[in-house]
Amino acid sequence: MLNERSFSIAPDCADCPIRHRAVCARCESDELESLEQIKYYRKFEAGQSIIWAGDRMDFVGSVVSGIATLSQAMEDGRTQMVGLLLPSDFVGRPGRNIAAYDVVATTDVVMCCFRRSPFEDLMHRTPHIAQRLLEMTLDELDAAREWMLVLGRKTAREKIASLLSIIARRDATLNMRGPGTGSVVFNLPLTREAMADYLGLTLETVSRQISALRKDGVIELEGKRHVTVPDMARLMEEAGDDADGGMLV
Amino acid sequence: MLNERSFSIAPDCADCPIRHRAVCARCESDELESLEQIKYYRKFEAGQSIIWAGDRMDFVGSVVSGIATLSQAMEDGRTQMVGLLLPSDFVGRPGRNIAAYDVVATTDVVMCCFRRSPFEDLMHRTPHIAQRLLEMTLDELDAAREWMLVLGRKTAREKIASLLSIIARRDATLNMRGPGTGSVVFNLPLTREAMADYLGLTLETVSRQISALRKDGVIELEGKRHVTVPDMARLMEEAGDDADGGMLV
DNA sequence: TGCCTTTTTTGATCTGCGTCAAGGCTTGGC
DNA sequence: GCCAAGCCTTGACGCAGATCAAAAAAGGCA
Repeated sequence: MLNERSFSIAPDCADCPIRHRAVCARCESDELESLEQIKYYRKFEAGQSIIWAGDRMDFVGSVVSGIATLSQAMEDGRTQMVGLLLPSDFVGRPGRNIAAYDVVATTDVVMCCFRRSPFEDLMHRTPHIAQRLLEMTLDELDAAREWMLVLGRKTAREKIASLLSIIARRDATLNMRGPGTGSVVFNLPLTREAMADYLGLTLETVSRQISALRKDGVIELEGKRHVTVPDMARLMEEAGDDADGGMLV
Repeated sequence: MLNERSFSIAPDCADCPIRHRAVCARCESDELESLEQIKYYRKFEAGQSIIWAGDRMDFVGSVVSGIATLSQAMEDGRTQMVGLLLPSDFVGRPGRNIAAYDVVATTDVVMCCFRRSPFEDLMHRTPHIAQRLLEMTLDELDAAREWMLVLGRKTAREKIASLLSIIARRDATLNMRGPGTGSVVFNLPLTREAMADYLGLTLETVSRQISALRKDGVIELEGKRHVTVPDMARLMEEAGDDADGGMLV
């Protein structure tokens, strides 16, 4: 889910695969070893479904590379995205063997998986894995609640600005640039339709508001997906966030 | 937060205060004893603020009686409620000492509190407390995500029906009646304005839609707050949920 | 009981966003 | 190079829900 705090790679941790830090930031080497023994990789192509809501879910894992979405659909086809899964984000939940949401790969995705039951055993033997998962889940909860404000109370323009500003910051963190308040460049990982599903809008409205933000100089576009934000502070203002970006302290 | 699974009182547990089950459903007696030693009570009157976003938060705890709301405000006054705290719900988070949301008592509220740092120590010594908190947090996350669908994709009428159906079911669980699908009676714990803040609507729209549901025989009102649902299945259909109520399996 | 405040309902009007429709741009296959 | 299939943009129009306004209920408390 979109949240800066849930994600951190220590710059000196090139040898420590992202999957391990995602599962447990404080793992000692023997615990990493235990994780190592039960892990396996799965690859998915862009557009492929990783899991359907209601399916039996016999693994948990984390995204190693690529982007996936977590979404919920109503019977009549209305869809709401409830989470965006970026590298290091955790998928699945210990103690629940039925998937609650559809997970779809937006780009090619590599996941590092653990079979659920050995993972749960390990979690029970290794207290701070549960503690680490608790931290991550609390971060997800904060992100979900922040998004409730976006969905419930913001205008279409503010919604777009909120999404862009979160992606920009998340992208900056992924690439280990400081978020800063100056100019930021990134690629939009989502189609207009996916953005609409995330924001509770239609794709036409998304398109119109992006055009409007471009016309007003808040963002610059090169092609459809390559975005330049000349002034992050301006974008965050458009999003209706306070100066610190609405992120929790 | 509105979620059935996060809440359970064993019928034979009259001597086991709700606060302990809320913190740890599987506590052994000596662990309960440890919790007992660091707990204290706080009372709040209806309308009183329990904590403001940004405040230092030096306790965690659970609601023993009464109802409180968790909400987020924008600078211009727009407000989005992100959670409804009913008895047994947990407030605060280990590892974070700044409150992220406003917590306000809607009715008179009694909370069972634990100072944060002793609680965290206990959590580190007692692995399954962290595991229990993880379960509860995952339930909250599911509830938040379910609410994202309501906020992003449902019509005003469906939103009202969703809220009523969740409150009805939650109320049935609290009073240890089976949720059933027949007739249900309960008191609305929220003002129209609070409902509006929860649903991302205005209070006028809330009022109008409640009137419409009454006119259509989906609900019956006695006074402003006493609600009878003659047919829960009908209400859930109005909410746009599938027959099982949209709750996760 | 009667006054005052708060909450709720209802009406009239406005507007942001959805819906429907058409056309442009990009990419890949042949 | 041409065609087809996805994406994306833009326009015209309608409607659900917001906004503005006012009155009716429901409490509280002397």
